[in-house]
Amino acid sequence: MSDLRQIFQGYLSQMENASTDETMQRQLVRDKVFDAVRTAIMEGLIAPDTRLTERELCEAFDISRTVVREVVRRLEAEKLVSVVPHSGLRVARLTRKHVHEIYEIRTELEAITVRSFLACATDEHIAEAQEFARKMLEAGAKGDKVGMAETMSKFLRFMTDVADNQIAAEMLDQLRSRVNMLRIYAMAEPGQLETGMEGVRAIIAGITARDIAAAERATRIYVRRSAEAVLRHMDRDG
Amino acid sequence: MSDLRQIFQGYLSQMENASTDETMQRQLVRDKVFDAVRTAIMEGLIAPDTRLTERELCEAFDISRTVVREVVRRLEAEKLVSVVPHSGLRVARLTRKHVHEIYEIRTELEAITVRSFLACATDEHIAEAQEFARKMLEAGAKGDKVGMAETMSKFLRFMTDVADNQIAAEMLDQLRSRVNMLRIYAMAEPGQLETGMEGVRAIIAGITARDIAAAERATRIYVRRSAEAVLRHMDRDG
DNA sequence: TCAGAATAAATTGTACGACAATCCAGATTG
DNA sequence: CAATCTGGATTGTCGTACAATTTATTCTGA
Repeated sequence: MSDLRQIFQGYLSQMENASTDETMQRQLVRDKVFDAVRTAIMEGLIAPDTRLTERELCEAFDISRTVVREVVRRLEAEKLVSVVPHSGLRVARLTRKHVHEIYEIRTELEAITVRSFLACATDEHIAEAQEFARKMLEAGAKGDKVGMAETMSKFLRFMTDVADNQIAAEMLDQLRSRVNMLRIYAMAEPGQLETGMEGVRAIIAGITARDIAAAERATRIYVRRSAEAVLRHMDRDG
Repeated sequence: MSDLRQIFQGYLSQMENASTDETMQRQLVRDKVFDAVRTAIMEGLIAPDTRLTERELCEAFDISRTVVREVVRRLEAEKLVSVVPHSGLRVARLTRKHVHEIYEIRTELEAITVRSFLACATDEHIAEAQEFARKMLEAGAKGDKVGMAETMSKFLRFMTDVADNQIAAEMLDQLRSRVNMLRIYAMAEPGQLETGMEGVRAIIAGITARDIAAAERATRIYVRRSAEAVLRHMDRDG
């Protein structure tokens, strides 16, 4: 019963602003709406299992059913919602098993990425990576979990950008968007901050030395540790 | 200008028949159409870069634009077609780089799958796997490349089914559907038959011994070899 | 003749309304 | 109280319409 309109409209205007530069090829309504809904789901503003009706979405965005249905198909394809024929859609809820599987795959994809990253990276890229690491450790030292997680996200994205592996990037994007809302749980787990900082140090050490095997190993460990934290939380608090 | 109707209608009736059993919950039009188009693309009946218009699809299936657009969104999300705003869709063409990336990721996912498979497999499953291998080698001995590739596909699917890793299965499905049409090239490469048979022997040996590391290694090698065959072909014939 | 501009045709993007099929919840009945 | 029935809500599909944009065609001028 919450006013979806309010939730979504924020993201909408956000996107509008972002496209005010010269590159702005008028974005299609369906893309804007999709982004808004996805972001809302990713950030946990719409809880898992929340039922959405086409009418609600039409009204929230002031758009026609035509577009809503296109958006829903895309949300469905990206597994952000689950759809039951003739019944409607609800925001996807991840089971423990799903989370485990996703992180297992993410582990391999992040490993591929860091490998490709090192293969592509110029010295400037390495320096930039070090800068990311510095920021993360700085945030960690201050106990700023959110800041650290935020920077880590940016760092991972930076690596996928440099790595130049489009398919892996796409798949990681999809996987990350599905588990994104769980990040806050991982951060909240006791000891996760220290573990995370240690992981960052190991990864950046491998990158600095351009030691692919080491960087890959460290990345695997880092992602696996995050997964463990999330799963630990799920086991406890459902 | 070719009659899409003819191409698609075959798949459509095929699906209809398949759902004539008691489980048949009347399949939605959008799902049937999606399957038909996807299969046609996968089997290479519609060549890469072929332009499709909404009107053509409407007429080919006797359906409304509403449904066509939903189908297109899904095809787009699964990267089977590429869409340019206001211009339309065309069947996706894979670049050499894309193929390389896809196989790199597939390698890891198949490895995960065989790992999970061995973790889940009962002795009956192992026996069934051996039966698959026997068929493959038999086909290989007769020089029946198509039969061998066909059985291999079934075998891989069998493993994903048993492995009980839904997410990996979904992603593999997507990746396989994107590169499926290249299989015929891989098969045609000289020496690929022998290489394939050797790979099958190695994989099944690992599985029989329930040696996860060995099976994983063999699987990685097998997928990588397939990739090499495909890429070799692309380098030569574009 | 041909490059480039102006125009026409085709196609996509979006909205709206309609109705059958299906699901769901509350009322009814035994 | 359980099973059934019924009415309302929701989805699935269709058709039309029209603005925005791209693509094809024609026209123009050198």
